[in-house]
Amino acid sequence: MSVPAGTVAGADDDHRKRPRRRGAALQTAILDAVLAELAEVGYARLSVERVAERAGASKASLYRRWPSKVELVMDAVYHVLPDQGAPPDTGSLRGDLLAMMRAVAEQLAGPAGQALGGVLSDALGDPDKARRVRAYARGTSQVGMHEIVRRAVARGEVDVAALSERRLETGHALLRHHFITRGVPIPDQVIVEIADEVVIPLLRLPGAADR
Amino acid sequence: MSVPAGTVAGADDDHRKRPRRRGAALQTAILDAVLAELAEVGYARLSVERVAERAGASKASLYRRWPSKVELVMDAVYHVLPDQGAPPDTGSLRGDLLAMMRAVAEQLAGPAGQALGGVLSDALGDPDKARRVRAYARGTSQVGMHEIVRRAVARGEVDVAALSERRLETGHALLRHHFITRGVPIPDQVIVEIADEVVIPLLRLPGAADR
DNA sequence: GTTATAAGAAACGTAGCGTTCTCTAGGAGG
DNA sequence: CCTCCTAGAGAACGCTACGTTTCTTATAAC
Repeated sequence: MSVPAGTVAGADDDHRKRPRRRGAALQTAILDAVLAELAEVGYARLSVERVAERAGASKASLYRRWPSKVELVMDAVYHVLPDQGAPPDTGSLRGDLLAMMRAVAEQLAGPAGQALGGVLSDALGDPDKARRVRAYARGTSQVGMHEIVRRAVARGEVDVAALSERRLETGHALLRHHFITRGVPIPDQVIVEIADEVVIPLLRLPGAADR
Repeated sequence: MSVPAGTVAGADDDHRKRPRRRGAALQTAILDAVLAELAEVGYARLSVERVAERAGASKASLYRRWPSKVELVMDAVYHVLPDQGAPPDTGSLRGDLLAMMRAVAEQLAGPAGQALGGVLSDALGDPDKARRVRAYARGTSQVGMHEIVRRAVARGEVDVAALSERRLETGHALLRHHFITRGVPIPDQVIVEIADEVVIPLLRLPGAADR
């Protein structure tokens, strides 16, 4: 009796036949399982039990690391997002802005977007968690834009006096607004409009203190 | 043995001692209970069972009207928000804008804000529900702003050519952005900054098609 | 080899879900 | 007044998932 090649491969993939993973390897497997479940069923229908099954881990192993679903998902999502380092320098304000906003749109189309509402909602009941979610949401807005305008100022494209926190927030705010009101994917045309009709003209205005 | 006045009042409030409510009266009681629970425990921790208890109704009565928690909460929240009618006419673009944004900030500080993330998250799994949530979120942005700029154009404060959907969305987007990144209440100074530094200058720019 | 402990599996008690069933209050109509 | 219909209240059900505990043992370190 010949054994099909597929069956052999399947047996190899059965985690119960393989050694136990420990530490970082297990953590990675769990976080990967979270992302896969998030993509398949969304945040609301994601369950810790299903994640554990999918990761071939015991629930106790998950609860040893994360006290609740929201924290598990936060770690998985924040772990997979790119570092909030400097956006690419394209040589122009417009180029930098478009690159950054396209990256943000891509994030909203992925696990971060999937989890956005649910994480916010689940985190609201606890001040520490809410603080963490908000700080993260703020961070992704601020760091990129601050670097982009720093460069634009250095290039002489923008006057420092035109800058204000409200103005710097506008690009991210409009992307998230589109996400909430129309879902994903965010069309590139919308991104271009946000840059060309809103953010760039704003940053080219006279000082924010003038009206 | 004297019975405290509070106890007597409590007995009167015991719904099991009062006639059954029917139809609209029951519906109102249920929706009121939702709003109270939302305010006390937020969306994530709100349960249909607790709402039913609080309303002095049976779960079956709730499920006869609403198939799930998200729809129950959507109805309660949308029911209590003001009609999306015309914002007050203050005589100036700035006045109208500030009035509208203050109203939106107030909404975000109430049940609508409490439910925002959770409803979005729960609705994402079902295309019809997602559509409804998104349409509502869009509606609250569009109607007010369209009326405000129509008046501003009529007053000669704004040139039609300056208008674009992206620009009209900016106020609402920034308020929601503040909600997500810093919570509520939204300080009035922030509202004023959004109007004076962002929305009004944007609407006073040359045509959106120009860059 | 020994030791310590993290990992996997199973089981537990609980809460809430969504549903069903029974009884009856309440309204409509005659 | 009566009759009829059904919505409403309360209770119970089976199920899922939660968060926790217990037991066994694989695994790493020494």
